Amino acid sequence: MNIKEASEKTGVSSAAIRYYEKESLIPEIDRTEVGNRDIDDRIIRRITFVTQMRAAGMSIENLRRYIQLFDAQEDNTKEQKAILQEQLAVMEEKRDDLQSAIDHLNYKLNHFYDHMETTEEELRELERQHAEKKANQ
Amino acid sequence: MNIKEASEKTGVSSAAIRYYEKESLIPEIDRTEVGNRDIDDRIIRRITFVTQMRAAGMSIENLRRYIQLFDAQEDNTKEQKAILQEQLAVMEEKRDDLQSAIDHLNYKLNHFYDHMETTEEELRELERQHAEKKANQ
DNA sequence: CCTTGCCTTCAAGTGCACATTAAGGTCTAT
DNA sequence: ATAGACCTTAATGTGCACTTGAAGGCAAGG
Repeated sequence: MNIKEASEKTGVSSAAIRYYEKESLIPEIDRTEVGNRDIDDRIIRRITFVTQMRAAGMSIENLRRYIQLFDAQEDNTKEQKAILQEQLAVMEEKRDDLQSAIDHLNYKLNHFYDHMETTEEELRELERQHAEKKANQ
Repeated sequence: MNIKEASEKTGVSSAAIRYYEKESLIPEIDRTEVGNRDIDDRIIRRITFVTQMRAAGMSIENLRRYIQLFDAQEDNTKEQKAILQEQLAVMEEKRDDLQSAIDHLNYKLNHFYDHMETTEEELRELERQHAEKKANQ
């Protein structure tokens, strides 16, 4: 598969795929005799992984750091798991923040004020929701 | 309250507060006799709103667009609601994408492979989850 | 009187994550 | 053999969201 097909398959631009390779977010890609990239499903899966982590807000720098750990042959399973768990925590917090903002907007929509300022009433409601969430943990 | 105190209260840098004012994400701030910004709780709430929407991934440009609508005195409640609802949809999609990535990472942690590539098995699992989610809608 | 510490505006700089351009190579079709 | 569509690398440009720097004002303390 050439880079254009890979781009269409993943939704990631050709330039971005080359960039990911250069930044070691994906493994070095095999080349044809004339030097063109020949992309297989293993690379596609790695690109997909990068896309998903990027969408989850992980920076290129952090992504490279722990992909390098994975690609190192030493047994760092523990460390790998720790890193994944760390990222998981970041993502869960992000999701919860997002949920708070969603709740906030829903509240706005249900109690539509003349102005969009966060009112004292809303702040109290947000605090209430926060307390409730904590209680549920 | 001066800008430094406001910065400490909101966690937004002084420069960013000035930037938000310039970009009309928050109202024009009152000044003291010598021209220093005098920030009250109304502004603090607006800054907090901006922070929350920014954290939810809304761009400065889009944020300004609809804050201008709110600040306009005409009755555009319908339009305002439409915009909030649109942003709500964006945020919910983002949250769901994040949840997918979280599920993905959890799956990785539970079926820890030698390599972090997304396996065929995982792809099938992701598809299964996707189908399930669709079915629940 | 001068340093410290806050403030002001305006302009320019920064970091990230690519996108774009330049200059050239290869393959296929007409 | 000439165009068109793909590819390559390397360098440069871009957009966003601020950050930093320059140059200066105001008020308190030593």
